[in-house]
Amino acid sequence: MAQRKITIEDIAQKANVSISTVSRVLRKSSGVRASKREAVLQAVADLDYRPNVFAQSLASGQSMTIGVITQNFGSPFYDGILAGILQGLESSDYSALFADGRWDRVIEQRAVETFTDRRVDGLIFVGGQLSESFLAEVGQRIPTVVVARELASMNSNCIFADNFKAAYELTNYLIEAGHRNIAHITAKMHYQEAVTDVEQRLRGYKQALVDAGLSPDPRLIVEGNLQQQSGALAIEMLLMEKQPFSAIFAANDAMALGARLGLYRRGLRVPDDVSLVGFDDEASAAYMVPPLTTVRQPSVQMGQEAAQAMLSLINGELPELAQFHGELIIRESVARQR
Amino acid sequence: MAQRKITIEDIAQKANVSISTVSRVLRKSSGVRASKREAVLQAVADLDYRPNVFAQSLASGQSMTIGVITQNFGSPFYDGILAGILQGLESSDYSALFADGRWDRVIEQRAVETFTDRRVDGLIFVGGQLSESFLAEVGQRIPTVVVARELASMNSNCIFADNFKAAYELTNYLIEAGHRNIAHITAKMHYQEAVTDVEQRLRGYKQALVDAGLSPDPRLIVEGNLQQQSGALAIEMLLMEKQPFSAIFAANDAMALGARLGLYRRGLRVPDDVSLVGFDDEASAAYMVPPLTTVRQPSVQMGQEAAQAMLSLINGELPELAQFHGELIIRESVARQR
DNA sequence: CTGTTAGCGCATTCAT
DNA sequence: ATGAATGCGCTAACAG
Repeated sequence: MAQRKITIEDIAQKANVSISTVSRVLRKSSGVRASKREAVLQAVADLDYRPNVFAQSLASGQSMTIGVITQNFGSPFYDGILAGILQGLESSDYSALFADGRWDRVIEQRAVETFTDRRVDGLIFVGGQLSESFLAEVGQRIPTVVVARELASMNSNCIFADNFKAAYELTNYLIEAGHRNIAHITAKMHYQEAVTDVEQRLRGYKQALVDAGLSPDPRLIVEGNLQQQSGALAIEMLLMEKQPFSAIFAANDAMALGARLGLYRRGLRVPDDVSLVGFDDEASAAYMVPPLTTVRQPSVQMGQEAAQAMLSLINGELPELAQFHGELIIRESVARQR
Repeated sequence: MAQRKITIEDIAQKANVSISTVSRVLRKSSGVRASKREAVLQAVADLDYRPNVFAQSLASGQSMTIGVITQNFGSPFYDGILAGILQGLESSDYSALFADGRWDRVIEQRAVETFTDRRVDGLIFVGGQLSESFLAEVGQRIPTVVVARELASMNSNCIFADNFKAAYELTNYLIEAGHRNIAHITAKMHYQEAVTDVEQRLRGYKQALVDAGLSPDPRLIVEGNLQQQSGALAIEMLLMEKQPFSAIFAANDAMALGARLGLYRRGLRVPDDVSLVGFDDEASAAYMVPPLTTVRQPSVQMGQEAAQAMLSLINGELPELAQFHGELIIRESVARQR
């Protein structure tokens, strides 16, 4: 399909060496006399040679690619992770292949198969819905790293921020602003076999209340599904409880956005009547009216760490993982109470 | 890396046929006796055989993949297109490879190279920043279709909605609501060699005004960069002009979102003081306060059409492209004037 | 219809 | 250090 295909043989000829020598300098393997090396490099440049990845992979058994399965490009959080992964891989000889799970378990599963068929040398999951047991099984036969998700059984290859702590601090911020009745919009995830980030957020919220001498009120904890719409619904549910609250902590920004609309529909002003905080620092959070107080995770670094971990794994080493924590982003959606 | 690799030879043996017969039934090419075919299929199932894509591609010269270069997963518009592409490809033997251009020309360019190295059989650009001339050049040596972008020189492989018409209707909607002074936030694109969608939007806006006996006022047309932040800036610029306006048409939802915040900062209410409309129907548009009137493009269908066109192109045919148009989504961000 | 054979382009022993 | 030879797994003529 492309222009007349030039192969390793063409440059071998042009450089007056054998194809194995060419292969050697290209693969940077064993030593080659400088003069020959340069001749080869020159020929490569002159002929604009592009190695055939299929032949390479077929012969070597390695694809030199790592598959990245993500759920939602477009959000700064995930974008940051991807950027980090790309950066982290840049110095290596591996390149990334992407697939979008679209928050759909089936699609995600298929992506794994596609990547398996493509013989990727490693798999990085960014978030995702796949069960922990499945991931563990995959990790058995191929180097696997999971980012932005906390899995009990795979702690050595999980990169995530301390959601508990961030949620704790966020809740504390509300408490210190004078709020006593703080509602929480959580979510039940599919992959609930293990402790999820959302669940950690819930725990942090509860612990902060307890530590402040307040007791979590089940009537102030409602469940959404992480989608925006469920945030609006959550407001209705909360209002129905008739349990007063002056602040709401939504487990993610999307639900906070929905909650914002729900409050608007009910004529409740933010933050005058109700304070609102989210989690993730999505792009739209800063442009909400009023801008949303939330938590930002160091996504780029997390992505780099993931790439690093993957490289270690492929190298047969046990990755040494850093600790990450979220940063409180204070904006105008919170008012002092009383 | 995977479990003991089973090859075409293994199943040939197990099915008591030659490897070429196996290849034949797998490739669905020439006829094979039913009994043998079934034996092969059985063996394939029993051994859970996965063809080695590298060997396939190396031998056939085709990768059976088409590369999709996109800019922003996460927005419903692009998500819809991707979903459509995937659907459209499903019935074929081609599978998609994705790369995220991240609205960065350099990254996008690199993605093209990566795909070229991967010997993709086709290239689909979803939006993008690459110049028309470059795309034309690429299209010369590999089947290329461009979605969500209007290119003068590649009309036969461009899939896009009629932005002019939609903008015209949207502006008309404002006019019919009694607005006379309608501001517009447009944007200058990098690839401005040709008529862009954003420019079409601007034209539709102007034409609607003219047709209504109003004359477009340059002071009411400001320029952003499609990012949210520039929407807020645009408000400042408009206010500085001291030219009164009762409605704003932002060329995309992101800028509308920014404008919303800018208005809020200036104490201007939406829609009481100023009506606001956007374009694209992003997820957050429906959750703005108040929800944003905007235009939705039939993205899924456009994606399917793109896949269809690609298949035709690969087949050496000239694709027959359908016409698409945007749908006005009326929400609460517009009030009657006077 | 079906089996045999020759590459696809490159990595990799194995000699030298 | 370097060339020759072998094979990765599969497709595509080529013969029967």
